[in-house]
Amino acid sequence: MTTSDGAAFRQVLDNLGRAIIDGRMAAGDTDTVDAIVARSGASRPVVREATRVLVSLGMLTAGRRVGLRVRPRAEWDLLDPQLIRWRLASPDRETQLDELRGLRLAVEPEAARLTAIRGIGAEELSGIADQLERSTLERDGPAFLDADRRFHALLLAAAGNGMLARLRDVVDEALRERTPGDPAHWQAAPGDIALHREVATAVAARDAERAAVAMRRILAT
Amino acid sequence: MTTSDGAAFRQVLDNLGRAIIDGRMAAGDTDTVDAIVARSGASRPVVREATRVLVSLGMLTAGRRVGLRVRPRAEWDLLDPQLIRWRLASPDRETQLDELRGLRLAVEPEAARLTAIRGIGAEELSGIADQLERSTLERDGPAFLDADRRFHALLLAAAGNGMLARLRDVVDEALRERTPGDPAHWQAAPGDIALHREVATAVAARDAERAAVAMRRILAT
DNA sequence: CTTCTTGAATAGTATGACTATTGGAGGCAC
DNA sequence: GTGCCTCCAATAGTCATACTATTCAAGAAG
Repeated sequence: MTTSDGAAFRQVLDNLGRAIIDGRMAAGDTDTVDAIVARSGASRPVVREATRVLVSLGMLTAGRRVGLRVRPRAEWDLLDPQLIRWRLASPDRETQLDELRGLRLAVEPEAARLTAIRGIGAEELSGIADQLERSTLERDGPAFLDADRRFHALLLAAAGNGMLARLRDVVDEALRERTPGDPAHWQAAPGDIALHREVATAVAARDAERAAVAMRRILAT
Repeated sequence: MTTSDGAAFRQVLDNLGRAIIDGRMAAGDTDTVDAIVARSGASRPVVREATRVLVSLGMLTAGRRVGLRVRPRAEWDLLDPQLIRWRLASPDRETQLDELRGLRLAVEPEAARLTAIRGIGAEELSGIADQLERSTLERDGPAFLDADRRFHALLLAAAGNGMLARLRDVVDEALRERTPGDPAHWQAAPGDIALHREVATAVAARDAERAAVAMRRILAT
């Protein structure tokens, strides 16, 4: 296992990242490499590497004589999966989930439109819709969620836009958060499945508008 | 000036990033820290810090005994502004611009919709539309482009979604690429300005659908 | 042919020293 | 008093070196 490799680095990075995200280090606060070394017990190279990453994520600036300064939230790279994970494990959790929903509502209908225009992946989408139906009949929660994830991931990938495809990993962070076993879920499932099928058939028919509308309805649920 | 601070680190990071982006180091290729140290002339800590950042950007994996391995493109953090800049300076440039257009087409109409629902920023949007008109009358290209950037940035910020707001910096990379002075531009400007006004008034009227449609038409140009 | 052992390659970690930059304090001129 | 200049000290940046831990792969053993 890789449990203990790069552990020092990861832990320092994680601690700093979390401290900034949840406001224990607020925007404008300063700190120094040496202070972090002393606090964390890690060596200087490790701390420096961690701060470099945080600088690259827009969370810190580093200046001689000034030390490390926390940047305002507006400048953080909120689309980085690592940051999303930190936010999901912070008091910001609900906000992060809301924002992910908003982002999906913006991006996925358009991805469905593009995929329909390209007419790509219709068969796979239809196959995944079958799996959605099967897992519903069998009341197999994990299988349902997994199929759902693959459906949306495939759609984003098939749009032929690398940046949209990248959002797959971003929204995946949200989808991974869902837990199976909600009884109310199975009642809503039939309509949900029908909408997924609608997307698949619209893509097969290259009907961009229909695909986008159906996808929007899926996400509006 | 900060011209020469962190120069060693930045240069190593830039060289490696560019080499990966433009395929001189292809997916699956391996390299070692020591080799990079030898090639670049920089010290080990500097090279290590750069590789840490590239790992965090999803472009590299680091393993003992294996060294550094370039990850496939699908796993790169294509939404990171730094990566976008690298792509814009690579043979991938046109693809990157296309993808940015696609992303805007997905995100900005939805941002307009959300902003309209919240009814926020209508006055500022209207003011920027005025500036668009004024700069058109005066044939002031840079002023026009700047106002246009501020219009779209404000709209993304006003949607109240941090992740959407973050996309402002992402699309800004594209908007910065435009050059003023295209004569054909001024002929299209009146319609463009009218659409911007339409967005502003729709936001003021809290008419989400109208705002989204107008924004979509702006981007479809 | 398969499985285990062993070794070498390589990233990870640590330490210490030196350099360069820069913000601020204190002094100096006006 | 005010504003400018000088100098100093704090701090990140850079470098060299050594040691540790991990892991792949070759070779040995069965």
